[in-house]
Amino acid sequence: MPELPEVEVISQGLKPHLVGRRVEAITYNGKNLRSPVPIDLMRTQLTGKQIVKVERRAKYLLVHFDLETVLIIHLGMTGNLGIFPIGSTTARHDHLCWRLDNNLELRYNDTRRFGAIHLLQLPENASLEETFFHKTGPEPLSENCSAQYLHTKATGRKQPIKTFLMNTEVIAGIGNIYANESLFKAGINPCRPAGKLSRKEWRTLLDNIRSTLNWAIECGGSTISDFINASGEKGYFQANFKVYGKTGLPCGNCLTPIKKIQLSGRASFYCPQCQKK
DNA sequence: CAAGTTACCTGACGGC
DNA sequence: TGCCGTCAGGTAACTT
Repeated sequence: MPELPEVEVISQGLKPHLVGRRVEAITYNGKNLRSPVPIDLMRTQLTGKQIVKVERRAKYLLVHFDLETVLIIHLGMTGNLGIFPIGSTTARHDHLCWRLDNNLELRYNDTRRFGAIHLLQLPENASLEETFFHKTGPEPLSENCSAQYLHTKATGRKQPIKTFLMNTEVIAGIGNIYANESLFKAGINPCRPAGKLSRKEWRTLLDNIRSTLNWAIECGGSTISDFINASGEKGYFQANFKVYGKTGLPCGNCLTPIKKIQLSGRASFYCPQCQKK
């Protein structure tokens, strides 16, 4: 579920429910996530504190409190966040719950528990970018991620372009679905060595990454259920997949069957005709 | 150093 | 019906 567009949609959906609220209590079922859940720290540092800002960076959701305190949530493969009335029925795999001062609570659900929760207390004069995100590449939708930057970064790399696009240290937030879909739109073969793309091809690829991500955000990403208001409507971008999961089906452009291969251990889909180069 | 593999975890699905 | 292998939107720690 959660690549950049899904986290963006979740962030936008949560914002009106969270900003300005105070956390009253936190519950945790004790199950391990990918890294230890800082439950004691959260209870001492967040209880009674007000949420001042909610935003997304890469595939992370950032919940800012006053006093330089930031709750950082990563959804892994199956994580989800939702707003529910206090006391309403909980779901299987609800692991954490932050009770708010408006009779609602934020719940973290994660079947496979590949997600992670961090609590960061920024030292003065330090930014999130300099600390938690110091190894994280630029946002594909931001201006500091240019075709020039990517072209330079890829110099000498023999790694397949698709794997390169999924490297968070190079560019942040592109997962398996959007790497596949963006390469199809750009007409570039996922196996091409990253260092062999021309400046012009990088320009085309970046344009297509951006249009794919923006389109997915407009579509509401993939399905996100259980929000209590209209902002939680299900996403429908999966209806627009051109290659992801389409093995053997005819390409929408040329009818050639979509091929599935493994690249760096990840399923990769492409049209052998439209993505020859 | 770059690039590939494994581990983390649950559940859905297909074959037998 | 059930058992088993395979696969799944991510990432970090390994190995090669």
